[in-house]
Amino acid sequence: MKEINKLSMVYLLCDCNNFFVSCEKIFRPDLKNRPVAVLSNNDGIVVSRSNETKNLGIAMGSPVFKIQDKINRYKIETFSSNFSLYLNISNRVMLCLESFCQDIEVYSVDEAFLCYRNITEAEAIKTAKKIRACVLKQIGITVGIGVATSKTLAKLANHYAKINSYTGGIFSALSDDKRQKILIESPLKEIWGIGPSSEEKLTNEGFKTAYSLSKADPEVMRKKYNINLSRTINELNGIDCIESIVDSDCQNQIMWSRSFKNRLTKIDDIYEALANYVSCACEKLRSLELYAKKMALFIRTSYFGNAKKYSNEIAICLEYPCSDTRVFASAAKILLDRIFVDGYEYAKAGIILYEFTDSRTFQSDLFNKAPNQSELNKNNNLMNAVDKINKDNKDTIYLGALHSLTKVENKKKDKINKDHFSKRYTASFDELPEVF
DNA sequence: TCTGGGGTCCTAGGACCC
DNA sequence: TCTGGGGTCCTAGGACCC
Repeated sequence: MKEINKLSMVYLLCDCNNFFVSCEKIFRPDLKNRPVAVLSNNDGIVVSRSNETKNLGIAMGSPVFKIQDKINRYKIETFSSNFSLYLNISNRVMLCLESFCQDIEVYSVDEAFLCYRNITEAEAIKTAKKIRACVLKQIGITVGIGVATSKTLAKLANHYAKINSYTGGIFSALSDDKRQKILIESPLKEIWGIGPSSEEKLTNEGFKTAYSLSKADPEVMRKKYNINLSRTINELNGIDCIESIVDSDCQNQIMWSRSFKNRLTKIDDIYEALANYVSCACEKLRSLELYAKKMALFIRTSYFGNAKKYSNEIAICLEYPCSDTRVFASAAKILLDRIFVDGYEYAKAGIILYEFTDSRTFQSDLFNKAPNQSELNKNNNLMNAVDKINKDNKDTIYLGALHSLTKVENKKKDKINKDHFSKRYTASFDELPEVF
């Protein structure tokens, strides 16, 4: 007899609550029940909030200078973002999730889809409860879990669980009545894949909720909008049509960019910053054992304020792909010279490496544009040695563009602001938490 | 004074070819 | 002077995500 009530595919979307803030709270039990916020690079805006901070009306993305008085008045504890800590905690959470399910798609630093085949709703919910308890006990992080037959519905169910405390952090949209319930209660903007632009267009067409959108004809909407919207409509109806979101082996680009703490006006200062970004991006490129053939570079003034605005981007294609910091740094110099215009106050710059090939299988070409194999090996060995030395002792070796500095770290502090930096509790032995 | 950073995917349109 | 149409490839820009 065919087993009844077994579902061919069920997704459990596990999402860590207030992730960055939760990471900081693990090592600071004194912050329990207190308002906490994690700030972006440069301590510019709020990127993660504890529930207490949310209740004070601090919005995601609030510029810090606009809420400074609230921070003081309510004694909101603020942290500069500490990515090495968050990545480390993230890895621990993912390891814990993997102990429950082999078929897992890590979607971002704080969420993952667990894919189960041929299970019942009761089994799915029982598993979700175990997972939630386990992550909390082992790592000290609270996860919300949405359960559904499509990823888009699992995201909605997860959001529903988060904002309705009666759910205990878990909501299943597997049954028709529950699915209908979350569709009716979810506004368009909560749907995964519907951003501000689509929301506006769809609202103008008379769609109000996820439910009304789910009743639209996917084919008609595909012609009118695009293929993604027709997929979303199918997904809202529980039809699984987003195959895999994880493309782990083939990242297509590496970007490195930062806003400057202070506006920069001189080309030399901007080049110095860019050389630094090139150095970081190339180090990442080498760690992935990739070569890049193209690099784009951009500079821009601030979007805000009354100062004159300027923004430009330019790309270069190398004669042969490589991962040599010196090659990309020279290219950056040429590109910056082309687009830099005197007289502006620059707020941000960045570089993007793309068109990758596998450095392990790269062959020197027939037309001798690329260095021969022994030269390539020599360059690779040099760069790998630099990486190894820097790994043990950061910034021991750096680019000629930074030679004018006595200490790179000191100079960096001039440009990037991190006034509220927490310790790297899990990533550095010098900063392990102490137990009294 | 101070407004993040790092990604992916889709589409329209230009360039080029026959 | 007349100025096709279809295919492919590339790129810029828009939209979205966390």
